[in-house]
Amino acid sequence: MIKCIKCHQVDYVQKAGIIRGKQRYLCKSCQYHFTIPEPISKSRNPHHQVTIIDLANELGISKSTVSRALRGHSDIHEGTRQMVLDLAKQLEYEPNPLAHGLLKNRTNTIGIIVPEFRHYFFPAFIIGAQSVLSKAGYNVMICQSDECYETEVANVKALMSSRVDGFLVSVTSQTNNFDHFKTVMRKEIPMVFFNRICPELETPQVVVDDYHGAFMAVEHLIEQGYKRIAHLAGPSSLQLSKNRKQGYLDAIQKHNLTIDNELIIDFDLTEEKARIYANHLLSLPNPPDAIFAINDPTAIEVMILAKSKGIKIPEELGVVGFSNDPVSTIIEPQLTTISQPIGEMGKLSASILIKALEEKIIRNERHQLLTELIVRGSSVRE
Amino acid sequence: MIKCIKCHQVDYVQKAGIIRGKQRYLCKSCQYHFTIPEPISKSRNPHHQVTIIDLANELGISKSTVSRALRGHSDIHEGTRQMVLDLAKQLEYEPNPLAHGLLKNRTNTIGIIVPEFRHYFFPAFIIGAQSVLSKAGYNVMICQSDECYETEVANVKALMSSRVDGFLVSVTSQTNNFDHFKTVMRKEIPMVFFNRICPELETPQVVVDDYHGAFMAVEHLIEQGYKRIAHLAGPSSLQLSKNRKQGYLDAIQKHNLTIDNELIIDFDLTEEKARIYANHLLSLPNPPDAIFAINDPTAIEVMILAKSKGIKIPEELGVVGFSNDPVSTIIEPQLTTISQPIGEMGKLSASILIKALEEKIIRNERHQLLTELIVRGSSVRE
DNA sequence: CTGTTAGCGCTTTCAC
DNA sequence: GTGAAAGCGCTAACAG
Repeated sequence: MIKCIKCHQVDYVQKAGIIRGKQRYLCKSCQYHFTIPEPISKSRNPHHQVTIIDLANELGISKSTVSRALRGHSDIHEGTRQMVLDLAKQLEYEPNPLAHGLLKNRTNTIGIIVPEFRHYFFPAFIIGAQSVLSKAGYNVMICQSDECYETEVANVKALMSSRVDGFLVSVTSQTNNFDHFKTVMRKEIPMVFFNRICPELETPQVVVDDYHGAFMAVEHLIEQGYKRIAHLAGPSSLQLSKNRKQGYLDAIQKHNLTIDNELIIDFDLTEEKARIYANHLLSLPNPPDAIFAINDPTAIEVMILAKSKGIKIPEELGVVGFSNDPVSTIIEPQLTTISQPIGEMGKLSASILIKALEEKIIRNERHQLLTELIVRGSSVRE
Repeated sequence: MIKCIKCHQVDYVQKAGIIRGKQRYLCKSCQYHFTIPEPISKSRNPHHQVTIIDLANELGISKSTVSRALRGHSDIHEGTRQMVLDLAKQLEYEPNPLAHGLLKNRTNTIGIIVPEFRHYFFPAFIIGAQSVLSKAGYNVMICQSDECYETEVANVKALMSSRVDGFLVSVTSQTNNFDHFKTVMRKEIPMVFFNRICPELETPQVVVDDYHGAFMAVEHLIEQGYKRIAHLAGPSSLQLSKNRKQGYLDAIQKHNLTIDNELIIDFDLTEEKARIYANHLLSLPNPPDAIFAINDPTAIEVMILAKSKGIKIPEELGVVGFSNDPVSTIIEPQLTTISQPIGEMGKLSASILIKALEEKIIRNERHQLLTELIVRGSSVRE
């Protein structure tokens, strides 16, 4: 009763075991093994996703034709195309990205590695990046390195084994070794570094003018009459720390104040250390009358600590942060800070990555966006 | 010169076009089309990821044996296994998750849909969930609905077409129609709702005892001597809003205070509306002497507004929030709030989802975690 | 214990 | 304009 689906003969077909739950047949005439294709209307398995084969069977055409119709290929009969498109809509056909990805060796997924996303900066960046990426049809996988080098290495490995098409990365404050990123580059998978970049890697970079931002911040403090300005700086492994520190140093020198190395402290950007070193500075025999902190969370720690010690802000201590985190308007007095266009950084980084992905050419452009001084109560006396 | 890789004859092989950049051959004897398998050492294409076929060719064994060795299958010769494992490590073999996913119809990816991740709650939840998920080998895709119903529907669609294996969802404040989630349930893809659940859907839920938390908060205000307590409530579409409001109402009634509907305002949880309604409450001819806000961001808005109007906290206005957002310790006075075990919620939700995925049985358990009253300066007079 | 083969869903020659 | 068939990398059923 069974007809061979290849040679269409009836008398030579015999059962040949079960495969994937379906009866398998062997045509003794043409030696062809096959199973009976099931019409889509009959398969009531809720897990069964409609495939182009279902559409093809239903319409009695080949899957290649269905594929062509769906992909908007040119040489296909207009009627056929409509027929396929209609049925696809009716059966809620969704192309299987895994099959497509396997064939094209792409996942349409971008990996993002950030040190954390508890604070304002990285979530805001991710929101910006995601808006551009999802518009371009990319999915996003986010990993946190928790400021831990080993975790960062593990994140790269995990995202590589998920076969992401590209990376957006901001490194940990500990990252001194870049071998894990070099592996990625060797496989020619595009990476865009933002905020915390790898100066020694030849990749596109998206940063702000950290030097100038810091310079403005410190100059502002000097103009307000502060004379002994400390700097809670980031680790020297980060380019951003170096740039901001240089801005700090140059502003001090420009205004003929003396640089006191006792007032410059590098730390690992954890809140715990921020607290410890803020305390150290404020307990100095000759304490600073202002502190420029590398970022807003640090500045907030400074303010909380100063308040707990009864030090008046801004009268006895001026404070300036960096990033314009929304908390800076919640604390009292409000925090003077350097704003950076975070959402823009995200969007720009994403666009650069997409371009690299599409053109298959990676240019090592360095993009530097502008910062702005936002003066609030924490640094203005009277 | 070319030997047929099927029948191993030499004299019948002829060229038969180019396929995927490789010379294709046809054996006229056995009618077999083939290309010459390339030894891995020769393919210096950096994009070429090592496959089990490369390993098999290199070792002169079949790819099934390689697969078995890699997967730790039992019936395989120990020497063979070692040989494969060694080569795999040496060549940095990474299994292709797309191929595996295509075969098993799984992506090992979980979709998370949250209203936003600017504030503390959702990032903290995601961190908890991700820690459990990645330990179990799952990747995570995060979507923000931005409190917008249409975006939420689009997110579900996008994640479905990415073929995620399961969902963790907290709905928008606008979501009244659940058809998009019903589609997911029809395909039997497990979903776990947390925080903002869908009461009408039969899925596992992870929440806190919102009722009791709110009750504690309001009772605390009453004990502090506040008598005219307002409630900035969430939209009634959210179960959580209803529960917290009921806790508020019951606490008021238990202590024989009068319920004034003028003091109960539902809003959509945006900061903008929070500000507007807080202003409305504080401008009332007979204003409240305390406000219980549905969450900390709202309470913060209340405090900022009250301060700008010169209303003293806690003397003239007591404020209590919900969630124990870190900002609640930054604002002055510090905000009394109800803490919830957010990281735990994330971990628990993830575990439930994983269990559903592995056992293929979805139990509609409802998990309720405990809240705790954290008394700070915003509600304690003197 | 190992090899052969089919098939997951899709695109892309090649052939007509 | 359409179909047949190969192949992306992997697993599993079957046959030795």
